Amino acid sequence: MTNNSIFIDKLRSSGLRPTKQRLKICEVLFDTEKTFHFTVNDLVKIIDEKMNEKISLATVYNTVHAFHKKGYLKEISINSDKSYFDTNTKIHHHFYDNNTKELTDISDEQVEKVKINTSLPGKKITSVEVLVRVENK
Amino acid sequence: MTNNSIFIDKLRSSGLRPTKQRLKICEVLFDTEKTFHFTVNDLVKIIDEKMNEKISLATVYNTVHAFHKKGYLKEISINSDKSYFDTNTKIHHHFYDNNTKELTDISDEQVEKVKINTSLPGKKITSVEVLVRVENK
DNA sequence: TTTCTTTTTTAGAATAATTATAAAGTAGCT
DNA sequence: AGCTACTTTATAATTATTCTAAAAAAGAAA
Repeated sequence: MTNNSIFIDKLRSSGLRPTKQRLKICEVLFDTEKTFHFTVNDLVKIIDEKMNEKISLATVYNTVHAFHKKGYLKEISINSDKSYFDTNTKIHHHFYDNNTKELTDISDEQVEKVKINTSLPGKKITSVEVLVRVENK
Repeated sequence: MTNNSIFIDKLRSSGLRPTKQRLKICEVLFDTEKTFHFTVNDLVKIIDEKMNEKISLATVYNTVHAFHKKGYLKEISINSDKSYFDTNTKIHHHFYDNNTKELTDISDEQVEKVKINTSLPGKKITSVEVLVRVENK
């Protein structure tokens, strides 16, 4: 089957009970080499159509938020009408295609380190991320 | 009074009729030296409380969208629960304070020009913007 | 295993931001 | 003034998300 035992450990170690639903969602999100972007709606569709499973909408929201809180997912703000999540939780940069509305990762080598010349008293920088918007020539 | 004639010209020249409501909103948004960030809700509140005017919610949305479309406003995506707009329409960078939830502009001098080493066939880059997240030390 | 406690799931209601609708009002002609 | 197209408006509709409270499942202990 799948490497569920890894997910079970992962969940347990972060204080989340490894329920059927959470494991199924782990499979969808983390059982692949590739990272990807999704909305809650996308996720529900995948579970429904590809996995032929029925997990209630509230549970999917709960789980996504729990995973986000534990650092297994990252939230991305591009459109303000929906929340996008990313299974790549490292600090990284994005392309956003204004025509296709597609969001893709930019590898670190493609962006030169961004230098910020400023100091905010009492504050520390937690991330510096670049959004490159592109459109058809 | 105010320099409404400037706004009237501005509106006319972009094919928008200079209505009472649009002029009032221009006053709020553009009658100041400073640029600023706001949500539609903020704007409604300002109109209501500071200007003692009543403009219907739908009109405020319409107007903000019209101004956005004409390039007088820029949309910013930070939180996905609300749309933020910025009267500073130039390409620029932002600080976002995770603690106070405040969004502030970073002046160009504070960020070194970001270089992107990539080419997307058939696409052109329309903007490169940096979001710097900070939090309490 | 049975029992108990706590966490989770769930369907459905509630909320919040935004968009759509369609009727009444206004602007800019002529 | 009268006509026509554009705007405003109140309200309904829609969409994403959160809340709620009851039922189900998990983990631990006897």
